Amino acid sequence: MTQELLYKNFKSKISLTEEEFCLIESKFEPGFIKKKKDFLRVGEIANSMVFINKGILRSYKTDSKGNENVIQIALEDYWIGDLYSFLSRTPSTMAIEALEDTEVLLLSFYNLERLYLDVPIMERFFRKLYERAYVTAQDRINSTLSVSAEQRYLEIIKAHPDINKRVPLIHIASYLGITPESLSRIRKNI
Amino acid sequence: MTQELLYKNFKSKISLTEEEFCLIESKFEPGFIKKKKDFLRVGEIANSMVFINKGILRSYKTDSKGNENVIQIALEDYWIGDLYSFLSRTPSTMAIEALEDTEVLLLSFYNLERLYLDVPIMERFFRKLYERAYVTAQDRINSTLSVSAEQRYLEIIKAHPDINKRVPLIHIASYLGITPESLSRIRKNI
DNA sequence: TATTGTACTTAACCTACATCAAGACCATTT
DNA sequence: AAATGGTCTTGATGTAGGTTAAGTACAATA
Repeated sequence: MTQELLYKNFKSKISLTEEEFCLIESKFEPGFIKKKKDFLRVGEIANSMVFINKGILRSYKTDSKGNENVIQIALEDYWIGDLYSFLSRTPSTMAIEALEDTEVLLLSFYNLERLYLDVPIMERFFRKLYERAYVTAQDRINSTLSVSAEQRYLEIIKAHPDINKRVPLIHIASYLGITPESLSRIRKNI
Repeated sequence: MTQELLYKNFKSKISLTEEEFCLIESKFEPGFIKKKKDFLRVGEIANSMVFINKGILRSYKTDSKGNENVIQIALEDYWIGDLYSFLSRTPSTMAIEALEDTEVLLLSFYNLERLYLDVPIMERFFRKLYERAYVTAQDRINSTLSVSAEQRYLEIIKAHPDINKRVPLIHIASYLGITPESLSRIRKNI
């Protein structure tokens, strides 16, 4: 077993033996994305689920006016991907880009389907992963609708005190649904 | 087999025999919520996943200023619940209320845990259900951040042309994250 | 029939954040 | 050292939607 962080990630949701994990681990491929490089471009089919070992990725969509909207900012120990494209095998509508040099572990659609058949507990793992992701997304919807941008910003820096050192303001602003100018003014007023 | 709609709902995500379904079905309990009555109140532990056979439920949170924020409006063939409370066995922070006389099928925490053990394919069903729910929630986040309230309203009435007859404007407005006054103005301008 | 309550609308004014435009700061390349 | 480019800030002005406060319309009950 060489992927400690991935092992820890699995163990946080399901119990499994080291042998089981070794089989799971063998289906992942390591990958590396250099800072500012795209991992996924709009129009490509998302072939893999991405687990981040080190670094930061952001997923974003570009709207009709050309504005980028950050969907997710994913750090170490997070999963990211264009899930809709991955599941439906259709061209992605979001792009994924590295904000730092990033080391990932990739689980392809084919390998995941095999794992679901060979290691039934994988169903449980992803069931729990998506349960949690769904709860988190609903929380974000709620706070987007009822909490001011300033409050939401304060919550982010509370949860990730080093975020300002690692993620440019423009992407944090976009994640919050405001302009970089507005976030800059919010910072000034704190 | 008596629950046709539930059967159809399962078949849309997994393949299963009528016998398997009968075992699943037996774990659900029918329920009825009269219009304007609460199914779940803040502070209660969400004991069940709710499948709607007929009627409409809305889930909502009340913020610090006393404003209600609609999280979800669920029609026939939808699932709803306070998933966080249900999973963590902690008091709910959202309430669920009937907008029409509503017939539901309830799956208790205990019965669901039993089903996960007795009918392994249930893991797959809920894995797929939450995958889809997560994609939908991400879509809603994206459109809340990048699309005007008017556009989002137009999308809702396109997807659910009868929504205005069944759901009071105040709740649609809240779902959109705007005031009833604003939605009224938007309607006038269409 | 009168009365109450619920749903919705309209209008005047207000605020959070957007837009546009300019400039400051700092790291990287030439 | 100068030039380039990315990142962030600041200011003036614009706008979508909020707030407050009246309404109107109509269904449900007395």
